[in-house]
Amino acid sequence: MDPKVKARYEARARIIKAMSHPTRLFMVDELSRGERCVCELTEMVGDDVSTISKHLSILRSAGIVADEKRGTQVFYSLRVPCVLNFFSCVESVLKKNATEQATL
Amino acid sequence: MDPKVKARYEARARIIKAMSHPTRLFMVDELSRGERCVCELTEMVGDDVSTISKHLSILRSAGIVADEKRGTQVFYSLRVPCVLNFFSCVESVLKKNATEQATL
DNA sequence: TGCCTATTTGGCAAAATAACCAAAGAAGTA
DNA sequence: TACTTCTTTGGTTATTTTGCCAAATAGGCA
Repeated sequence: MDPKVKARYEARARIIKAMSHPTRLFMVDELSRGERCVCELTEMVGDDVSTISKHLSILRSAGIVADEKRGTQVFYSLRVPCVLNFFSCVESVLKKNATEQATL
Repeated sequence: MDPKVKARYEARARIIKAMSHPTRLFMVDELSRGERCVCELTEMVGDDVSTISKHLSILRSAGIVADEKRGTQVFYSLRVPCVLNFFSCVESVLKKNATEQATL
């Protein structure tokens, strides 16, 4: 594959990869309902704060979420709402897979 | 996170993860223009056939592509075209990131 | 059957991820 | 300044992912 083309797909894959973890997917979903601080997300997910912080850092690096510090808290928000469109497609894949499974 | 909810996000993440590799992303894009056999995709990507085959197997397991054997060749096709919607969103993220970068 | 082409599978080593703990930073308050 | 809370960073280990080679499998044809 041409290096230029390859770089293009690598850049794209990086964005999608940022979404490809259950916890990060959950957080994106949650942020679709409004900004949340790290402590809130940590509470909801139930993992160590450092783990949550690293996941958020991955989403931020990809440009999917934005962070804003207010006092001692950091609030994250969805920077690119279109990623929510992923969900409906993913659901349809899961549904189709389930249907296929049922007809075997 | 509740186990049931967690399982839900894991299932979703599995689908997205299947898309989160440059080669697989390229192949999905290529398949949007019609079915392709493994040999064609291998030729386009330039990796070892076994590597391509494994990538395709990941996409198939996720339910994103379908395979059909005809003679000695195996043709892959897009089973769920909605994944193509990912591209436009990803492009907008990249564009937004680039814009942000420029204004620093 | 034997041979050729196309594809998948097994196995391995390197690289990337993930999750935790501990420690460091940053901001507010006494 | 000292203390507390919230968050990020560093470091470690376990797990997963990648990509190649070699070998196995499958189909078509002489």
